[in-house]
Amino acid sequence: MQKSLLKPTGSALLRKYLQRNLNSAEDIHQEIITLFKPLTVKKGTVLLAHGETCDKLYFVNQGCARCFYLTEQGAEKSRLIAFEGMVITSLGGFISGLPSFEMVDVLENSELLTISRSNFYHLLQTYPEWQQFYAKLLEFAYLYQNKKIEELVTLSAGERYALLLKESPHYIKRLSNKILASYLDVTQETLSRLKSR
Amino acid sequence: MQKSLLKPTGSALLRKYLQRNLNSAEDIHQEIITLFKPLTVKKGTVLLAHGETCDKLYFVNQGCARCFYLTEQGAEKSRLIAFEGMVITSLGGFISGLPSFEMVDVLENSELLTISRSNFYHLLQTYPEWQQFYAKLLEFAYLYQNKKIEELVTLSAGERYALLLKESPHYIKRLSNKILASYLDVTQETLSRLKSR
DNA sequence: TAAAAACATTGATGCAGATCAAAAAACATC
DNA sequence: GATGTTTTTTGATCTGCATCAATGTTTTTA
Repeated sequence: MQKSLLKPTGSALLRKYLQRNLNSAEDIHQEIITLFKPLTVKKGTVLLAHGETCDKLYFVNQGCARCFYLTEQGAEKSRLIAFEGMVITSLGGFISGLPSFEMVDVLENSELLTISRSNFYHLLQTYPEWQQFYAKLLEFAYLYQNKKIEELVTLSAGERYALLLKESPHYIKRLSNKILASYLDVTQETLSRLKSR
Repeated sequence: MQKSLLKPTGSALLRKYLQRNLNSAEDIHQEIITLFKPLTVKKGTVLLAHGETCDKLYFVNQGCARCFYLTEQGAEKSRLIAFEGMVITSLGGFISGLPSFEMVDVLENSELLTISRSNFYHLLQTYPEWQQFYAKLLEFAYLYQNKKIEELVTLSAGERYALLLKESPHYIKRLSNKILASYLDVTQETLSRLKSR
């Protein structure tokens, strides 16, 4: 728990995130921050395997992580890719407490801040503001999914790629074609062709 | 406001819904129920037009309603179809308060119970339990969208139809092919062919 | 730094489901 | 209950993207 003292910059991003999203006094922020434990992981680390119960929520301090699942045929489908300053978990599993269909892994060497599900729920009970924070988190997740469905249903593969390039070019710069393809719901081959115009 | 007295059975379903989803005392339920105003509408009524701000949330007491949007080419895409005992609105618009991209209309002659956005937010301020209720509503909406994405991305048109037939046959019994097709994200022609095996 | 593994590119082919079109059926309206 | 309107069915054709296959490139690891 003193680990955060060893890395004084370790929770600066999280602090900013809470200031933006949690309507509470500073000392409560501080208390909450201590519930987030630093975790340094290497690229490729699996944070949540298929069938495990999802008992953590991660804040990405440095690097990136993703939530994904497999189709029957074994193809990967990436649900969400979280960069610095974003929160990630298998939200479905976190909500339900059931064994998770979705997996979480790390796409670059990363520094995360981890809060346990039980501490998260404890905060929910303790601070009404944390309830509000949770509602915001859910609203964001809902709107995000809504947009994704809309894009899947109304845009072609090429249009989805062009939109991502326009709105979030860092996805295209930082991610491998394999990951990017699974995020855009196209095959690697199609993405490769799209990239070369 | 005495309208609910004229229809003593009018809020029985809503009462049951609150008992299941709102962890509060009975008298609070009663108070909340009075904030839901009955509204009888004919098939085809538009409850929320494109570009309007979404200032209502509807509970379906009898009949059914849907949330949908239009593609560039003018095709309808149905986001959610709510039958008896379900809640519907343009959740995106309700959350953001911005002019809504999505529309809401009524698919059968229906009896709804309506709460205004301002009353809803007032309850959020007043009762912590209503915060919890709202979180549950958002969780449900998130899980619903998550499932929908999964189905879009992993199943063929025929598999999606078969799954709906298995899990929710009333959709297929009650809805026209046109609506059903827009819900399953296929054309009417394809749906017609799927139905005839 | 060499061998293996993972990933990316390019070409050829196939197919699910869209689109176009037109007839048939169901529904609504006077 | 006849007539217009919307919905459904059926057929023919087209196409975007997947799939299969093979080669080239980068990354990992020992």
